Amino acid sequence: MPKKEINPEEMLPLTPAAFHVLLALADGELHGYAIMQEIAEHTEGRMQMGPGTLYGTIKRLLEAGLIEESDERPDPHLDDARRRYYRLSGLGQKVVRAEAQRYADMAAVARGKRLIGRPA
Amino acid sequence: MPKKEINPEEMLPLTPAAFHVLLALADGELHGYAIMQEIAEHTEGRMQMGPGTLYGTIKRLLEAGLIEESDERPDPHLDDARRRYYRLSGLGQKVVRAEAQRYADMAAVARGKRLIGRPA
DNA sequence: GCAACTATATCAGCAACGGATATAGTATTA
DNA sequence: TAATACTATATCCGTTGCTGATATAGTTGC
Repeated sequence: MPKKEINPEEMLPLTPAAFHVLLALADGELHGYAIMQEIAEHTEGRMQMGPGTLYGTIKRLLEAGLIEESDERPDPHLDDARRRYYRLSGLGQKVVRAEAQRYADMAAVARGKRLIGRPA
Repeated sequence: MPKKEINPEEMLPLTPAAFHVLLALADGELHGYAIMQEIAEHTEGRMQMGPGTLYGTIKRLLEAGLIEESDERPDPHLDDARRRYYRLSGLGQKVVRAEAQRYADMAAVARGKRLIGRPA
């Protein structure tokens, strides 16, 4: 049979925490702590994710097959050995795209109802 | 003192269920069952909210002061007496705007990461 | 009169968030 | 080199909230 036939749309909506983690991993693999920082950055400090939420969310995303742990290490002598790196799986890619589109669609509905203005 | 000083942004993020309900009420008051239908409509059937989620969410939104029950009835002899109508409170207006903006901001971040295309 | 739909309400089980706590390695700087 | 702040991961538990099932009953259409 050709690939697994999981429909990404059936996994939506994601929890905000899960979406932020996947979004943080969209440009490449990161370790847990860096994910926290990336989230604080792309939300301009408005979302501060604590370790409880972060590592719980990572665990659930691994179980759901949306992310994978990576074995590759960038320059071992430059890197902190405690770090564990994660990347999006193929399914994770599709799901984060679908969820991002859902966000855009909801924003469009809100625009139709004159709650917010045109995007920059 | 001048008004209550609750910062709407501190109430974010809303749960998807709560956001959908507030969004449904954005163009005017509706009763519970009509909220369900409006949600199914503005998500093109992708989100089907059952009664458990709906009435639980309404209860929490009332307690949080984001919506209010309305006493006004449109034409009593045309209306179903069982219906209970709800509308956004002043705070609810601000919160739904802020959350809609957060959705738009997240969509913009996703666009920056090339996950989705330009809005229609 | 019957069926399908409208309408609200509650309950129990489960998933997830969030804060606290723990542990310890790494980097900075005095 | 000692102290301090930061980096990094992990787990626990209380609270919240979603979800599906169940209940009840009025309304509409055939």
